[in-house]
Amino acid sequence: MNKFFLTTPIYYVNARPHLGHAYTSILADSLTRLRRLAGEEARMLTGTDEHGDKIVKAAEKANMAPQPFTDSISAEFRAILPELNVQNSYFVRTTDAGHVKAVQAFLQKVHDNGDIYFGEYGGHYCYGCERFYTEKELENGLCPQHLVKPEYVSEKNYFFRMSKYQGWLKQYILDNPDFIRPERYRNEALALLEGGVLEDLCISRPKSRLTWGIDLPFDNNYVCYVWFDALIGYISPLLQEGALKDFWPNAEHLIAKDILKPHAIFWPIMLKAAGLEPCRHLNVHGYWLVRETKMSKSLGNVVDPVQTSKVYGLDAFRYFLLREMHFGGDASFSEDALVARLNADLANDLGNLFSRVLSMAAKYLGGKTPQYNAANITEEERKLAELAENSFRNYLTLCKGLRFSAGLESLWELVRSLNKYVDSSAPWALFKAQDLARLNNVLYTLLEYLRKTALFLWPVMPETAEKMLAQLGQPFKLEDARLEEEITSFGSLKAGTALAEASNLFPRVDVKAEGAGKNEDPAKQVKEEKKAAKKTDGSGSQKTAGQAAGQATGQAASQAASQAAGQAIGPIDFADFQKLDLRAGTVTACAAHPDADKLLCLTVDLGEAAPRSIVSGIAAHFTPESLVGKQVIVVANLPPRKLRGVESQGMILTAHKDNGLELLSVGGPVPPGAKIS
RNA sequence: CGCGGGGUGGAGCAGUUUGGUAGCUCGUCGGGCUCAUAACCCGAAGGUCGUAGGUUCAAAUCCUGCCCCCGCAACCA
Repeated sequence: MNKFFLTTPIYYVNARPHLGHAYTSILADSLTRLRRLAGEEARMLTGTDEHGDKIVKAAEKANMAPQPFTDSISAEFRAILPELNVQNSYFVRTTDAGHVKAVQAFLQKVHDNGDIYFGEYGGHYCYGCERFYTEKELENGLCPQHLVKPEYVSEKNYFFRMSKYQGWLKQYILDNPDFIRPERYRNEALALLEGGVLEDLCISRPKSRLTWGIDLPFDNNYVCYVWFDALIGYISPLLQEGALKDFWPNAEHLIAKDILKPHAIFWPIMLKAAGLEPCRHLNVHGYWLVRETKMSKSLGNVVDPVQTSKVYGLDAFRYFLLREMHFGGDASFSEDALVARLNADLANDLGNLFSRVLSMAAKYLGGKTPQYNAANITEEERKLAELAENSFRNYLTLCKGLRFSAGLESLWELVRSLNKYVDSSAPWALFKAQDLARLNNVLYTLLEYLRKTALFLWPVMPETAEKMLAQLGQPFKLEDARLEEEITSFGSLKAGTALAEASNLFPRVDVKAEGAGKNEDPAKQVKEEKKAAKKTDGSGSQKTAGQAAGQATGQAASQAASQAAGQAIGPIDFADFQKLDLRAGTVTACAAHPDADKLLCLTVDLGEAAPRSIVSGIAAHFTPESLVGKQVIVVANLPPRKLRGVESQGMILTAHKDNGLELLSVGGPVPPGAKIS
């Protein structure tokens, strides 16, 4: 049995899971399922990356020690997998004892091979940031964050001889044109290698600076650099069970474009230095851009994958993600786009096709699979067979290469053709004319292609596929699937098998539903969503609850168009409102931020001892001069925060319109600092 | 010159590697069907492929310049 191994990135636990994580995991799941359906032994690995100073900082911020902190976030990542119907074979944590051992063995081996050396590194170290800056990053010799002169610190560290393998890697990428795909990322990787001499990688951190990491096996005064540790997570579970040589040659990674360098450069060289081959493919996908402007001042535009999948259905969500993003490129996410796909592709094309076929079978055939007579095949059916064969074959090839969007498009050519075929062969007319021989053949043809379509669709929409197959009287059994044969075969349905009488796989989401009559659905959905938010929100974080509410808003708003966008955020207590200290203030000065083109620095008189310095992201909409003298509404009790180096002691309120912003102000002159309530 | 992506009928995209009749989905308009989830099927309108030049028998596609959008880079308080 052919073996296949696929990894998602090992997600860094300094942030909660979001749409991007969900997408990568679902994509990985679909590819793994596809391989399994094709009869391969396919395993999928995901997990969490938990070391490094960023984690220590994130934990401090959450008032927790690193271990319980990473435990909790890692658990969140693990918990969304079943919610998304992602079947992983491994969930590796870089804090697992087995992983730690594997990393140390790996380090020792590379060390023994002479590719790790002890050297001195000097640089500009900022104690505030706890990091080194390169000359280039400094601004006028100062730390851009703290505006202090960093100290020149030299530190002894261990280095990995990456430079030694630069030529080898370049040649490897040239010799294996599909190692990194799609091509644009291969080019980018080559550009990284051609940009000059690759620097040796500093792979240690002295414990004086960082203890949250894996001890170097040859010097316990140091811990391992987090990337070096994390990448080994892809193989440490295989190493532990001695399965590496079975699975590694056919292994593939799946990553987003932001982590190309470690995967395309560090990792292959690390493997080479340890005497291992690179994996078969490094697959790189783009980003999800979330609708509305990224710089929307107040709306959280983080899409919560689990909430969205609950509102629209998990399979529709999975389908949308895979159909909408062209492999390698960026794609944009919006509920409108999701609804459009759901209605057009799933409800109208596939769902309705399935429904009309089952309904005709019930009416004309008593709900039983008819007898098929191959001798009576028509020219149209011959062409349909040809089209189906191409469609399935392309689908398989494209999806195996991660091009699910193109693959699904190809499969939908068949779905659309089946709808055409229903029309052109008009079974209702055949029934009227009592041409039962033709009628049987037509409906059998439709049922058989629907069965195949369901089967091929299983990797992307497992629940739907299983439901369809059950309704066709063909319960899904993974081990019985013969995907390669299904491309060309025809006729496996047995006459007389009972069929479901009706089906409604994907109810249409009616955006134009008027508020008056039938609006029970939206209300129900919103309610359900809130319930769901409560359930998954283990930590009780306000942020998550807020996001869920925001999304319910979008849903309700699109359902009942009369409602204004921001209106429907759930009710809050009056006491919560009273927590806001809103004041009217007068802008006494305003200038562009010295180092940011989207920010303005305002000086606002609130009638206090000293005027406030407020930074606001409105430079795209207002000139500094136009604001001086204006009275504005200020949220006065937000904690101060630095924005690009300048402290902001409040927030200016604005109203959002389609093409810009309007400043909130007062109806007539008021003394600075006037209380707003 | 920080890195990267992009400009193709009203919207969203494919096509650019390997030059040769401009394609898909949605939307609009007209028609058909009545099995179906107001769905499905057929037809039509609508594009000087950002711009200026170059190469060529031939350019969305190759080359050069320019313009404009967008994402990221510790720029939403």
